[in-house]
Amino acid sequence: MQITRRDEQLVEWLNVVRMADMRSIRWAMAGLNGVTEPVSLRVAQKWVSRLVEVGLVDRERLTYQEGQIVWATHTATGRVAPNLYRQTTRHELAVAHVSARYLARGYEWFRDRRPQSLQDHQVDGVAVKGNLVELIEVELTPKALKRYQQIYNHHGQRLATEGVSRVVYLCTRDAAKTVAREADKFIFRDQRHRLVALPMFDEKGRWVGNDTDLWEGAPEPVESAAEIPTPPLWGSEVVS
DNA sequence: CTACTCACGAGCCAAGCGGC
DNA sequence: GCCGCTTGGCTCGTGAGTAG
Repeated sequence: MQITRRDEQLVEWLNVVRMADMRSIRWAMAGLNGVTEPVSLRVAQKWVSRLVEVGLVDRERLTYQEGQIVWATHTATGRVAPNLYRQTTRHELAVAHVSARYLARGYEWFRDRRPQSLQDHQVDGVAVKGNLVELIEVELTPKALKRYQQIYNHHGQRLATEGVSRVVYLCTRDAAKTVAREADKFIFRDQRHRLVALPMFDEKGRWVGNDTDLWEGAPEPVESAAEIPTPPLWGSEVVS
């Protein structure tokens, strides 16, 4: 069996997001195929079992209802397998799903840089397309209210000084309300429209939102390689 | 040009599990 | 037991690449 460029890219992507469910795999494969609609579930399953055979990815079925979780193996990445039983797993799977949908829209996906200081805030992901840079946060449960001011101050700085186009919060319905309300308080008025909070997930972390809400508000990218920010601004792990 | 192989995607079906 | 959901086995068709 031969490993194609797309196989490698998908394994790299899995390394960045750490783990993904089958829905996310379908979207990520679409992105690497250069199309905007997800590949069929069957195709994604075939791909996973092919790479399981050669030892590049592994998978586990947590419950029969939710399908299998896939990750890149130690052989592929040199990193130990993720622990699927942590409380953050649901959040990480949701981030992977958002990442996959951004890939399908032609974005590149990066991990954010590590926090430099206590005031620093690491977002869940950075999506880049041309000169567009979006900071992505996935919020399935609202944070403690007092944390928003500090985090938003940091977003404001990055909007003003780092060429960030938008800060996008993808939330549950409840979390979206909180995120938006706190943003009204703490984000400068001239920046406020560049932070969007969209109710895209249900309580179980499943994507139930309408895509057009996410993409319609997005500004059009200017394709100019010279303007694309490069690591180490975002971090060293890159997937295109 | 033809025949062959291979990867890939689609559709169908059976089987397993949890929830009701 | 039935329903809804998932996985995986099977077959078929298509397109790219290659050997003769």
